[in-house]
Amino acid sequence: MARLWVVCGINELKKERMDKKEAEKRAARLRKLIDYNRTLYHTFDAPEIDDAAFDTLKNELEEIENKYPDLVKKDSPTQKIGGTPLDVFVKVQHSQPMHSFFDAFSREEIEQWLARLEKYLGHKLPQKKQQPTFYCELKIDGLAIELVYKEGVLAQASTRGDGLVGEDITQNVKTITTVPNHIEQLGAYPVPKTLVVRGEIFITQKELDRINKEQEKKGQKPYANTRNLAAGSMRQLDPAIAAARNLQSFQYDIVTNVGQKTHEEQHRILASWGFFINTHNKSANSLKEVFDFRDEWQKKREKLEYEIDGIVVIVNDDAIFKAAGIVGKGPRGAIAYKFSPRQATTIVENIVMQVGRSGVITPVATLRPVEVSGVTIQHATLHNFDEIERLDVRMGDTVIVTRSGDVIPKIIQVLPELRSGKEKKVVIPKKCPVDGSVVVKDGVLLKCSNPSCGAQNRNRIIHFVSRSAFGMEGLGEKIIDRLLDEGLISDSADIFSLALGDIKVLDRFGEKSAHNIIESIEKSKKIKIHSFLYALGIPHVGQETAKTLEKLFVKSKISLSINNVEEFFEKVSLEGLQNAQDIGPIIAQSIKEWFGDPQNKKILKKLADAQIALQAPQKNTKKTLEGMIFVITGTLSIPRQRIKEMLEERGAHVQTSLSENVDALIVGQNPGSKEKKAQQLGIVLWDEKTLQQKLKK
DNA sequence: ATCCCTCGAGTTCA
DNA sequence: CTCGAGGGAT
Repeated sequence: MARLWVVCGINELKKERMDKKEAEKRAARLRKLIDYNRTLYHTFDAPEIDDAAFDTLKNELEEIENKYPDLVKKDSPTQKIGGTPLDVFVKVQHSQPMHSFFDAFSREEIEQWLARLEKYLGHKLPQKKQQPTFYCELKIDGLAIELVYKEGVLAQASTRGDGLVGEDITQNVKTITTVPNHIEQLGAYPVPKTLVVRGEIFITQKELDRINKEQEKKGQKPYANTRNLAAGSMRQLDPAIAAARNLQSFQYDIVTNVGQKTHEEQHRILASWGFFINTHNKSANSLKEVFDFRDEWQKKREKLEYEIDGIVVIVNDDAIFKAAGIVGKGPRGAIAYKFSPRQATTIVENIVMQVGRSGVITPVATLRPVEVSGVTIQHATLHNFDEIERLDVRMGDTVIVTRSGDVIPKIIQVLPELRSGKEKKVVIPKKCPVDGSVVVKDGVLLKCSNPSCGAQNRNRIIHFVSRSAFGMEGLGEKIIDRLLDEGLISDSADIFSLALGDIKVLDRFGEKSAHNIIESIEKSKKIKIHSFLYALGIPHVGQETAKTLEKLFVKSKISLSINNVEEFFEKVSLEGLQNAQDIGPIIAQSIKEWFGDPQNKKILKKLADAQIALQAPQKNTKKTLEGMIFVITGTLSIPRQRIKEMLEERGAHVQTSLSENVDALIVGQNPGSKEKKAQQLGIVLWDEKTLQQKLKK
């Protein structure tokens, strides 16, 4: 994507490879930060940074330690499981250590894991027809527990603790309806006298929201996530509190030997005794099936009521799993394959300045590429200089990034603990980084004061040809840049005087593609009045206000031509404009100023000469949805813009944000956060079918 | 003067 | 999608 990246007089940070000394220092800082957060996480259930971001820090430390094995310290957080138990609860010694899993973040790491495992075993994993090779489970983000049953009665429940010694939480676990207090033989498998099983306690997102609302009312701190809530609930001294929270549990492991042959069978046995097991779990015959399972759930994770952060892949054959043994904190025969995290840490390599069509100077962070929610992030806007100050983000900083609404990259936090001292603060520009003009402050925004600034002009042209304006297909940013470079155009109206030969002059343009562009320009000359007004790029006039202006002009009954439109808006009084809906003094002033500007008059003159054919709005459709207000979310089979038009033709209004006034939310595939909000507000949901029916009437 | 709602503008990646 | 700010209601 061609963009105007302008470095604002700051040297780009050198991306030299970290030498060992630096790696050592970095590792030390990472360990300190990781240890600090780990204590908060495991012992107090109150992390300062998100679990997913925490994972990426841990991962970075592991990478350094792998590269320089002699830097590995015995007490490194990469070598430890969990935290230290608190003193409040009775300690419980586990009959066998409760391990955690090693993490993998890519297919490659899974392949390496399998290769390591097979090398250790000295043979390939058997591919038996009747018995799958792997078992895949959803990795629920909760609290691992161990349950001990004596004569079929729940006798003790404990947390993992440090893996060897946990805490007795029997009273609290007994309140969980999905943990059976009694079990009995329902199928082929007899219940042993003493039975030890393991599983996970968790809580749904919905329940978290509900409890956090209560916490807020009581003036208490909300829980950061479902895992902390689940863990916090188990640490309550009064079991009534745990009982009032709708906790859930799945079991996934039988520690006692009851003759189980495979992990898959363990789940069948658990179910036969009346335990709750996760029915989404699935066996896999090959790594390909493992990858498919993971990819499927990476997409579907939002649909689950509970939080999962990956899958666990286990060697299905119990004998082989046992033979593979334990190394460090986890078994060799299993691995956690984490999803692409919703949050990750990365490094701000640079902060560059962009100048938009209205002259606004926007600082944008260039990031070391990192995967977040399935895509690689390289840039994140910082919006304005107040935001930089608020975050205190500097070039070279390690930051936590996410994608707001799972789409737009966003820096949410700086980790100052990881600073080396070489970070550089951003210098607030005194001059426009593109043309050196004076910079003026407008609210929180900085603006380049020169309307003919190259960046402003370029972005105005891009706006002019964009879909909701003139909608010239095939004319993208790159081509606009080339046309400007070659001096073939200098403003938006010049596009209409381009000839076939002009475009063929450009590099890599043949007869055919040049012809297509000319045709697309020609086609765009038929344009609705509001699209035309929007294309002009009048400050404060977006698609909505452009429609208001269209109505205003149509009402005047003046015959339709660019000259008349120009004259109308030049002569109309400020009061006349302000009488219209949603136009106040500031917007009115802005419109008058635009039409009075000699530079803009020149453009209008050129456009008039170019035989632009303005189209009056048609009003033959019946206003079946008169006065209704809609919001659209998700992907529909037709473009949103079209749906919006269809609804508006019928007298409805379509807006982007939800409020109580909205009559219905139109929901497509993969809806965003709006669906939830609409349900909270009690707004009617329409799927595409419903919409079609309503449109037919 | 103050709140709420809506619009404009800027932004990312596949 | 989010932020900031304009417009309008109160």
